[in-house]
Amino acid sequence: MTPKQHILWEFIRNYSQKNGYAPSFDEMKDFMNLKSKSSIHRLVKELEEQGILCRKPYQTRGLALAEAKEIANDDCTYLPLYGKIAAGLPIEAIANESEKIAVPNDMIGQGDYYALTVEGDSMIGAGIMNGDTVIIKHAKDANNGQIVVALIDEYEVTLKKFHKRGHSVALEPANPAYETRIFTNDRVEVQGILVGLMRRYEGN
Amino acid sequence: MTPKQHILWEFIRNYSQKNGYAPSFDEMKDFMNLKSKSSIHRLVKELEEQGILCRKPYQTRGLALAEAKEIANDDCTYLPLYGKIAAGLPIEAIANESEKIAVPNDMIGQGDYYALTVEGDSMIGAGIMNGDTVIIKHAKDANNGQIVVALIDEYEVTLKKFHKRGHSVALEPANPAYETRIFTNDRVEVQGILVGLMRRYEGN
DNA sequence: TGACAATGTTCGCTTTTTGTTCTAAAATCA
DNA sequence: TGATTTTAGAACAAAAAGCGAACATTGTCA
Repeated sequence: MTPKQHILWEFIRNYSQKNGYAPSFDEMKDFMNLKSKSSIHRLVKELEEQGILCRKPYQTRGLALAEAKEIANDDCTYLPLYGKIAAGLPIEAIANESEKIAVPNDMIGQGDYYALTVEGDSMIGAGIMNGDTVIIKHAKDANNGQIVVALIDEYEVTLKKFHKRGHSVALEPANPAYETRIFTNDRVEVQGILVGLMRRYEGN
Repeated sequence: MTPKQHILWEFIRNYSQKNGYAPSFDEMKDFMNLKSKSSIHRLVKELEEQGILCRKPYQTRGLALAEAKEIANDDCTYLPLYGKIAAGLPIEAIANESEKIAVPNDMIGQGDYYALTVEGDSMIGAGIMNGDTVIIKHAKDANNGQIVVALIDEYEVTLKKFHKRGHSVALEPANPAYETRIFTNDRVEVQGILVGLMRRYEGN
């Protein structure tokens, strides 16, 4: 670390400690008695390359000291909780990425996963209840008998048991009160396969 | 966190501390000297995305600080997996501590927890299937309606819905094929309360 | 039930602030 | 002096913030 880098690093540390957020480039420029922030940019880049700072591009005050680098707990992963299934809209449409849920790693493997909250009782016979959180693996196809997230007519999303029969697809609920629905291939798009389920009982 | 976000965050913190409830959007707007609350909405959303705030949609003053969240570095906890329930022996007897299972922290709270593998279909009506992993909180008593791990006559362990009626205890399965069994108080010992459930679907 | 008030949500648009990138000028040093 | 490093300045890109209006949701009260 060069002297200038050190001075800037100390300033960032103190400023962040004091204010709860990092200084802007202009503030750093003023502190260093410069008239242009291009040098700040270079200094920050150098500190970042040394692993002393972390930052996010184009994010204002997106600087962070790297000393508090959290050791990622490898035991579980945060998956995006996209919303409620059976809400009537494609998964992607309701995704907001804001909500995350911790899932033990031994519940998932390789691939792309997400989580949904189950709404309704159409799969109650398979032990999937209203309010349960299901872990879904992104997939475009499924094997017969697997429970899938299916998009019907590019509009309705549902969680059902999947059966492909020639040119048609059967989506079978696990509740006698609901009927199996059969569609032609082109009307049904598999959006994922059920790989796990989590449930919380309230009242501790 | 940007300066504005920080100011708003401090305001929410102080206001909540003082009043016991969060400020409304209009109050936040006035505090920030704004003429529209849409900016507040965006600020709140940004704070929420950073995990600094929690909120419930469309709930008035449904804001809550999430500062306790930052401390909880561990995303999940390892609980002992004691074995299969309905194995016919008290939990403690089959405990070997050798097997552990990762459980997301938001599934458990304060207290002493363990996990069991469900065997049998006596609770299938409650969405608890053969092979499921249930998360149990150690407890010696339970409220009516809760699902408990119960030790009967110091010999048989079972997972059933709990009902206390005077000097007797009813253990009610969730499967019409099984009968509710009623015991005197002294024959039944509650060993824990069901707080969570996890299930894996094979074949990825 | 329906009108109302209070509150929360969303959208398009503008302005301000901040970050990025470049070239040329200035400073530094061998 | 000539080569290298640092700085200035400007142009540009992107994010943050602001405004106003319409709309949605909830609870209350008649």
